[in-house]
Amino acid sequence: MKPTASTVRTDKASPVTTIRVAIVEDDEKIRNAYVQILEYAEGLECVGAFESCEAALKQLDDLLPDVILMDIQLPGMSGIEGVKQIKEFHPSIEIIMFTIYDDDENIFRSLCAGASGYLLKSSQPEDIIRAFRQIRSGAPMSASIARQVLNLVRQQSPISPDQFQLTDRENEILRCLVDGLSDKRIADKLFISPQTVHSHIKNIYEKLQVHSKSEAVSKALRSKLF
Amino acid sequence: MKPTASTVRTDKASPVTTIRVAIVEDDEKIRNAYVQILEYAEGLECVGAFESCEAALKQLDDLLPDVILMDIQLPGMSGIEGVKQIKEFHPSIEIIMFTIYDDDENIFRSLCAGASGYLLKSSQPEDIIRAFRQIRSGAPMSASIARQVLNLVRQQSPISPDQFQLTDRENEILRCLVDGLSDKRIADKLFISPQTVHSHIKNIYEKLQVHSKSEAVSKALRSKLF
DNA sequence: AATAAATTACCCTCTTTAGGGGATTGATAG
DNA sequence: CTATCAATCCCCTAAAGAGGGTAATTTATT
Repeated sequence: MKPTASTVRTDKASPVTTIRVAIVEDDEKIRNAYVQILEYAEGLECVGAFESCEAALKQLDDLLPDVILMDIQLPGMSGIEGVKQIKEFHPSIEIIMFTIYDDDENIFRSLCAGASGYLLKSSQPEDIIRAFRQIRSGAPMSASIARQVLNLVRQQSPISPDQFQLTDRENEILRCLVDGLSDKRIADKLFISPQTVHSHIKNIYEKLQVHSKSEAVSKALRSKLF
Repeated sequence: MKPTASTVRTDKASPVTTIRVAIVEDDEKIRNAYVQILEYAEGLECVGAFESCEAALKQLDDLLPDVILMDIQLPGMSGIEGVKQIKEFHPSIEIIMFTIYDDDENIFRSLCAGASGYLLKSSQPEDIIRAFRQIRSGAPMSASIARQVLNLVRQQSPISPDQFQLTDRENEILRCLVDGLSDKRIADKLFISPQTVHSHIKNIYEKLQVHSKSEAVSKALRSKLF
């Protein structure tokens, strides 16, 4: 992938074409306020403002927005469910969540659903405008959110391959266990006797502090050994 | 967590205290160039520039930088290993990777090691300066990197709880298997007979297309059922 | 009311596994 | 040189598991 402009500044980029924006937000005051902001922002055009995902979905084919600013807490379909639906039928539309929720759960589910940005409602108007201009190249999000996204990534694998001090052979056999092989099949695969396999497994059990294959497999996978 | 200013703009924030920055970069020209840039940037102070992690580690106790700009490809210890070491002994020091590598592997390993920012060397000088000012509240990264981080998060769990069409009871029992319980223990836990447990397990095997507990556990965990 | 699906339970047999010994070889480290 | 450790193999037994049935409930669903 070729790096393009950085996140940190894209605001100076003069848009060749106008970015078509839609808003889904149930609070009329907030909705109207942001319609105003968008209208006055150079290079942005507000092509629609809806109080629910259901209402928005009906008109997306006509409006063809480039980006949608999406609340999470909505009457009827939630914003996260809305993202899924919109992305399913209009995968090229970018979506920025716009919400008061800054918990891991909402962030994670939103991003998995297909959102590419995540702004808190406490954001400054200029941040929001900047986010629209950044969305094609980056993933604009509020600072505290970006931090939490980092943590989500880190959770994924604090890999520590040797926390159980397994020998190479034991690791090899544990891998076979994870593949669901029986002692006999492991023996055949590694050209050793089934008794030897059993010996190794006994040692693995001791090191992992487990007493069955399924426990060993579970511990191995949950410890992200494989 | 209380949301603070957004990533998208923190550059206007006038620093109350000067941010102490150190650089680890083996190319002398690049290193000196960025020392110059830092010296001229308001609110930033370059307190050290090193050509290797080893050299930097020796002096961190004296220099006490707030942020380190870290190359990945370095002679001796790699930048990623360097992050681990620095974070271990100085967890409060923030680290921004600064590299030509924009592949998933390097990004992922850097962030897991403890880096909080990730800039490509193609970044503009002002982006880099902005990144230092953002690092406390956010996670500054080049636009293309931010996009890839999103994908890393998304990979984590495209959960599909019912891809195997397990019944509630079967799911419950599969969960027990993943916890490493024997038929008998499952029976006790669910107040049913061991034979019933066995019946359910047989059905689970058919649905998951497996023939042993360890295979079932493996398939369940790898399919992110739990 | 009839059907289907889910849950429960039992029968059987044969294989596999868990856990307890002990023993040999080869390499590595003090 | 010897102690340690990894890897190999073997013995044993009791327990657990796999796979094949069948079948009575209950709970939707049609």
